[in-house]
Amino acid sequence: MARQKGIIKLKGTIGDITFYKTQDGHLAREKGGIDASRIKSDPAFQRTRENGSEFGRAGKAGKVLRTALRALLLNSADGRMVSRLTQQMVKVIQADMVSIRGLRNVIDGEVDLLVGFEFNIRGKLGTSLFAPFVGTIDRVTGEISIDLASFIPSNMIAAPSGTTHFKIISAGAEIDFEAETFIEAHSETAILPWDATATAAINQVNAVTPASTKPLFLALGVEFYQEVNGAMYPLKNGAFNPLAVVKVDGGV
DNA sequence: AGGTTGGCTGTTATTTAGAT
DNA sequence: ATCTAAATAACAGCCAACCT
Repeated sequence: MARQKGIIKLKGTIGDITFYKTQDGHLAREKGGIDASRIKSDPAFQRTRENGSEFGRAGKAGKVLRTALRALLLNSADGRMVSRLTQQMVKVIQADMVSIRGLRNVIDGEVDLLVGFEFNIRGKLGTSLFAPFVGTIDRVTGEISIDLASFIPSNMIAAPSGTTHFKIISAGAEIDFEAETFIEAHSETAILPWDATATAAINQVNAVTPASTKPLFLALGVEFYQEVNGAMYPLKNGAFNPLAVVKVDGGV
């Protein structure tokens, strides 16, 4: 077995040589592997396949949610949001205490775990919008709404440099994870000046199907704008626009 | 290509137990 | 004391879906 004597410690693989650390020091050797077709058929890989099945389900669930919120997500997502959402969806699925291994799913899982999910790591709602808001999900009427009392923008919104204006946006979504379909509605304020002038009270009602039995989601976000010579531009193409899941009703 | 999960085998080297 | 077989340890590869 090859042993590294040099000062360069490596972990990982370069070409066909893998480097790793053991209690005996840093070692190097050829990489190993396993045949793909075996994982698909060998009974020994049953656990692995169950895992893959649930992981795949998480990926799909994340996609439906993202697609539903696409209108808002366009300007408020960072490059690794998909990975983070998949990660969280896996947790949701793993919280399913009903289904057997490999068949655990979002419906029987803990959709509430998505509350607080930030779609944009560069601009989190939790550290941007300090004005108190109240989210309401009324399953009977199908109204998914957000309320903000009047507030002073420059005090209650931490905006990235260059910001002159902003919008408050929200969305309500009713998602059928099994059919991979959804119903969505979203709202936005006018472009408001980011200054010391108190806003009007904001009330946004996003209507989905009344008396639905599906999981319902409420997302809230802020879009930042910069005014240049009278024209409004999305600030840095929305790089810092926060958007987060603020309320979830898991379904009946 | 990488990031997101957990599970399992193949490969390899080293450590330990057993045998001569 | 020395050789051999088995146990141990560690990581790569691989699967699943999806996006940038």
